[in-house]
Amino acid sequence: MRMVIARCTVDYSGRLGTHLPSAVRLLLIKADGSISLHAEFGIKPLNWMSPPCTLVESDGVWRVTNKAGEQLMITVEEVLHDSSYELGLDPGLVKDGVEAHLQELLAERCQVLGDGLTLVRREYPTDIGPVDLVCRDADGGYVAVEVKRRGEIDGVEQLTRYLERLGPVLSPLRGVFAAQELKPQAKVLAASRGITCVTLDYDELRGIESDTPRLF
Amino acid sequence: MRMVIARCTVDYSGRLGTHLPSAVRLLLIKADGSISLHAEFGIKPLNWMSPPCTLVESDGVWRVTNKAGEQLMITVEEVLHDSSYELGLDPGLVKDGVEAHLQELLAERCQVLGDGLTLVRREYPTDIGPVDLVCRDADGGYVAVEVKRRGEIDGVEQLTRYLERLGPVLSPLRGVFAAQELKPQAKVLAASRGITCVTLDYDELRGIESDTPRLF
DNA sequence: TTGTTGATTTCGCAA
DNA sequence: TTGCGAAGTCAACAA
Repeated sequence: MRMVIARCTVDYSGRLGTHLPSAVRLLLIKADGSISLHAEFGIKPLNWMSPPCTLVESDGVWRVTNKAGEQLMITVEEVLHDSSYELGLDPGLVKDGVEAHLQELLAERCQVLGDGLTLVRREYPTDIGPVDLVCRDADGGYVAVEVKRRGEIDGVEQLTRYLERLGPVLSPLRGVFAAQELKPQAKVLAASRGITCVTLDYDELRGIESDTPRLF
Repeated sequence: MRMVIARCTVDYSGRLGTHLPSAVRLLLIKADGSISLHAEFGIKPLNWMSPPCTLVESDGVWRVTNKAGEQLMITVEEVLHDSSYELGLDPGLVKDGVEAHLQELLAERCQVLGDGLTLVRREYPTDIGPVDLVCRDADGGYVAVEVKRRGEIDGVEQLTRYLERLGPVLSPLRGVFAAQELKPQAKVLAASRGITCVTLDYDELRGIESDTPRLF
């Protein structure tokens, strides 16, 4: 990890073109060859080059290129700081509460998606990709379920494609779109296609019953 | 801009929960209060907190919180480097070649989308969002145009929805899907729905005629 | 290698 | 403030 504070101008040419006028910025060069330029504001870097890429430094001009032909040219005018550290391999981030989790919990409690639902299987395969959950309802009908953290229009389209594919195979079949948040447009599109929307409560799914024991 | 190299553990609790075991990392604290933790690999930070947020340092434990109640807790075990620099305000990134540009250029030159096309309007409003361009062809028919940098399957779905909405209003109506790059799957889906695909050449759109004057 | 999907997506614009 | 769509989206995983 090399950290350089320098006054510089930057030009990027690749998927689009960008230019950065002269200013003082942080240049971060990592062990994998990646480089990012940071200003005093914002989480995202102003410019960057993802690995794998190669950096060639020559006479105050840094040229970073990758295989796709994208190029970052940094003209360094003045260096205020330059230091390097060996950080070693990071053990990595442990996550809890993403979509895979929701699907897991729903598989165990599909009744929150509708009374009398029972699980047929998770990741039900089709030739255009797996359906998150397939269940059966009390009347023996099939239910294809798409699970999302944020329910947007794309998710409804995705479920619609699955329903078209599975309709001839599993009959009768209906769709349920389940998400922690549901965008209004997604609700409208789902309704117009006869798809039921369900809003999920993550804490409730994990089992709020243990937090609020009912004695009566 | 404060740069700290330190051995630390990190816990985030907010939209999800995460944990980082002890390791040496770069902690980047910017003037806007934002903080990000970087490992030796990858462009994206391992953990971060976007501004606005507040940092409270007490006895080797850094607590960063925001208004939404998200919290980042950093337990600093050993500091290897700690320095600060004033970078000042950055003049900012100048971009060239994004979708808005394409749409602008196409509005002026819709004939590249088909002979005899004339513009009706940009951002033609519908109740499910604006259509990039609406044109009329030489026969008086309407043409709905979706413009993308990268033409993928989602864009075809989007245009299809617009066509369904506008069909009853503008008649006769057909669709054109225009992009700098067209994925094969997008072409297939478009063809199956009677949508014409057009590959755009950005340089040509900007006006190659000035570079190659024709005397004959 | 290519494609698909999720993401603490982030970011900007408009209503 | 909220909602919606674009992004040099990034990154992980499957085919």
